[in-house]
Amino acid sequence: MKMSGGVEWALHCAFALTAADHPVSAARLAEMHDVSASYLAKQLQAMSRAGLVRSAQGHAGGYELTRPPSEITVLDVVEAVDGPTPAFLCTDVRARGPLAASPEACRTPCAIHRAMTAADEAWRASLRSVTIADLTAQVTGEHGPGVLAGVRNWLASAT
Amino acid sequence: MKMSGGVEWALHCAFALTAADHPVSAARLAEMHDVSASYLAKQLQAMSRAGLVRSAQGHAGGYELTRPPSEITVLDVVEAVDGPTPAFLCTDVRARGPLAASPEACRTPCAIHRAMTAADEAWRASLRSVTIADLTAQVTGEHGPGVLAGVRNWLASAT
DNA sequence: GTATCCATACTCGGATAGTGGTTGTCCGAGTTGCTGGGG
DNA sequence: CCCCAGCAACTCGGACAACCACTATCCGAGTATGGATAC
Repeated sequence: MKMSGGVEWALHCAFALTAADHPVSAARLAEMHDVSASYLAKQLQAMSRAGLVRSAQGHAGGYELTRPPSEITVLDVVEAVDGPTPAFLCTDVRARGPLAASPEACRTPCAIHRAMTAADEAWRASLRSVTIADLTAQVTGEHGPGVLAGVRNWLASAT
Repeated sequence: MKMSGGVEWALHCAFALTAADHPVSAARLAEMHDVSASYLAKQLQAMSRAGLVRSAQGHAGGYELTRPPSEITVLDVVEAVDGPTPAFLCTDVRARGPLAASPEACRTPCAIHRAMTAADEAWRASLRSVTIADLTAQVTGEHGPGVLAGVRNWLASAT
């Protein structure tokens, strides 16, 4: 089980967009993080489709957050990029084979399915409890407000 | 993000081995669940490597649990089959690009890494809180003790 | 009748191909800002 | 001096290959069982 590596990039971009007050192009974000611009664009498109960021075309276009960072959770970003499908897919093994359970007994999810779903929900709840604003607060608290200002200045400066 | 489908098979096998009091061959378990015998063998080998089941060769060989079901958690099975590696891999994006953080500032994990690790730990804790014995108890409570007896009888009967 | 030996059949275990999904890339459609000219 | 049209450059968005992990399979190594045989 491996999560898409683009999730990390998307989260870093969300953090950067918190600092910026202008729309920032995908190429700029890619240069800042030293990652593939083409592939990062794909993640940003996914976030745009999910409604987390707004895209603007044209000369001074780019991406910007649609909501305050305090209203965007880490789970929002993860689900936007990695998809909302749970990692575990129950194939109803109990309904197959010579000992197949009766269809009416399979009305409710099996015990295994419930355990996996509960774990998945715990994972999601943990990610839902952290917002992008929380991340920036942690960074500021540990490394000072200079980091945020540095990002803002770099994004505002020309190439 | 998608978990290996073999995890579900392995959990069903663990449940079946709880009912059986003899070693059960991989082919038998595959026939019972109507799944590929060759591929199920791979999952059982992984469980054997993890020490969850003991394998016996020869005419009346097969697999059997090494511990009481109450001492085997769902997490044990998941980690045995799917690997113990966390789904999220931090590639230290903050240490790259023109705004790279200083190496000594990267001594501690970044905020994103921490959030993902916390969620992963919540997921693991949820899976760790459920044992195979809990699963059998749930099945017995919902569908009666006949299910377990049926599995035992079928596994004891000849082909 | 009993112990021993052997052939047999059954088991696991790891090495070997096929396939779907993630990763990475590219080019076209659309929009904005700027520049030059005209009134 | 102000307004407008045209241009050019920059942006996003989706369509197109390459690589890797999961899926599925096969055959060889090893061992307990059962029967036949000798004592």
